[in-house]
This record gives sequence, structure tokens and C-alpha cells, in this order.
Amino acid sequence: VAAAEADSEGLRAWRAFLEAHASVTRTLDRELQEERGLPLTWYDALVQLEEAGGELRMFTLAERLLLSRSATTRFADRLEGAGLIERRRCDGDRRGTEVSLTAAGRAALHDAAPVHLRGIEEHFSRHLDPAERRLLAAALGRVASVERG
Amino acid sequence: VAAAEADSEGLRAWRAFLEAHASVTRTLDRELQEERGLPLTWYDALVQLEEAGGELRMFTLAERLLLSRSATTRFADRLEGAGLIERRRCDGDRRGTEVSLTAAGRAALHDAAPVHLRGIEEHFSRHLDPAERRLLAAALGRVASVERG
DNA sequence: AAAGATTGACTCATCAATCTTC
DNA sequence: GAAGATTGATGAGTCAATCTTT
Repeated sequence: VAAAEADSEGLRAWRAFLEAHASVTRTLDRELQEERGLPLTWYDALVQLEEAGGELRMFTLAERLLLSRSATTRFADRLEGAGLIERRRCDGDRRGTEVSLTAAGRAALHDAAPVHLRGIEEHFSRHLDPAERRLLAAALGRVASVERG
Repeated sequence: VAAAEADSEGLRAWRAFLEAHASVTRTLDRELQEERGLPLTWYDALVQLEEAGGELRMFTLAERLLLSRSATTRFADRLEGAGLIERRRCDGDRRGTEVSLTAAGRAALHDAAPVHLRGIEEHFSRHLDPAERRLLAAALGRVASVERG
């Protein structure tokens, strides 16, 4: 995903942004896959569940993972097949499905976390000085929150 | 694609980076599609060709688009089917295939460019002041170039 | 009828194997 | 045999339609 012809500073920032995203996410996915056999998307799902206290509704999981509902259904099929999560009909509202981490899911997450965190440090944070980290967090957080809404 | 549990500044920057990427690229793709009927991936391919002087080998196009060779073959099939590019056997080395922009391809590119550039300005650059733009371009350019290898 | 989740048809990516030319 | 490109099988995402529960 590149950009266009003119070369304003904003456009240069955008292109660098795209290139950095592509190269770093590919590297992180490859490392996690090779060292722990876990795709980055699976890791993300486990993180979301853990941060939510171990349990989420399909609907909410879809939002957090930036996936469509149907993609989340199929994704949950795979994670459930691998024994990392469980599905359960909601008690209050039986239209809904609750997804929760299994013991194996928690174990996979804790096994993978150091590799992933090391990767973020090594392939991303390490290239930024403290001021740049703060600025990126603030500036991109602003971009994300405005555009999400 | 989210990240993990600890909340160092580097990790906060990484999360903001991921969120910003997801929301902005989705918006840009949707706008380009709605207003010009062109997927962002197609636009990118046309830009790469134009910047290369209108002609590239499949091999090189694959590298620039960060796609596998086979994905590039199928992608070129679609673009060729739509009349935006042409394939031609290389003169010097007849193993290779040269891809070039057609007049329709150039027209589609020039038709789409203003929409895309406006989108980058509106959904990305606008949220950054001049100093932030410079810093992002420099810092992320560094990340990308080191990680690209 | 609307909300939550799933399924069907389709698009687009990847790896491994194959074909052609060097 | 190796390089460039393509094809086959498969994985994973989307939208539209469907099923169940409210």
C-alpha cells in the first residue's frame, strides 16, 4: 500500500507509516509463528480475551479485533478447534454467545507474550528515542481516535 | 492486531500505530472505492507503475507491492482484464514479463489521485502538526528501512 | 421486526509444484 | 540446474441471506 506522486511532508509521513507497518507486522508474525507456532491474529485474540477478564461476547470480540461478525465466527471456530477458547450460550440473553479462554489458551498466551513483546521492542521501539515514543503514542492515538469515531 | 499487557511507552506507541493504520487504511479504501470505483490496492499498483516510468517486470512489481509472485500474477490478471495494464514478453530475457500502464490505466490513476491525496490529508496529515509530520516521516522511515533489511 | 450469530457464495492471499527460457 | 512466471490447492476475509431468540 503505497501512496501518490507529490511529496509533501504529510505524504512522506504516510508512506513511511505504511512501509513501517508492513515490514514490522510481517516480521512479528513470522517470529511468533516460527518460535511458538502461533499466528499473530491468534495471539491478538487471546490478548483481547485476557484483558477483558477471560470472557467476551462474539459481538465485542469482533469489534476489538476489527473483524466482521462472520469472520469472527470462523475465527472462533479455528481457535475452539485448537482448544484455546470455549463457546457458551449467554445466560441472560440466549441469542448471544460468550467466548472464554481455556487453560490451554491462557498457557499459549503466556508462552507467546515474551516473544511478541521482545519483537515489538526489537523491531519497533528500539528505533525510537523516548521523546519519539511519546510523540508517536500521542499523535497516532489522536489519529486513531478521531478516525475510529 | 493489538499487543500485550504491560504498558510501556513503546508499547503504547505500537498500539496507537496499529489502530491508526487499521482505521485510516479502511477509510481510504472505502472512499476511493465509493467515489472512483477503484480498490486501494489497484491504485497502489498504478502508482508504482507510473513512478517506474510506466513499465515494470512482474518480479519488481511484486516487491514494490509487498506481494508474493503468485499473488502478483493473479492481481495482474485482474488489472489486465479491466484494461488498466498490459503484459508483454521481455525482449532481452524471454523468461520475463513486462507490465505497462495503458491509457485507461493512466486515466484511472489521474482520476483517483485527488480523492486519495485528499483522503490522506483529511484522515491522517490533518491530525498532525508540521513538527509531528517531520518526526513521523523520519522516525518511521528509520523503522521501515532497518526492518526491511 | 430487530439483535446476535451463523452459513453460503465469492474474493483475494499464500505455499508448493510446474512450465519455459537462460 | 536456476530464474521468472504461472497454476492448483488451500486458508482466511467479506457481504448477503438465514436461523434463533427477544
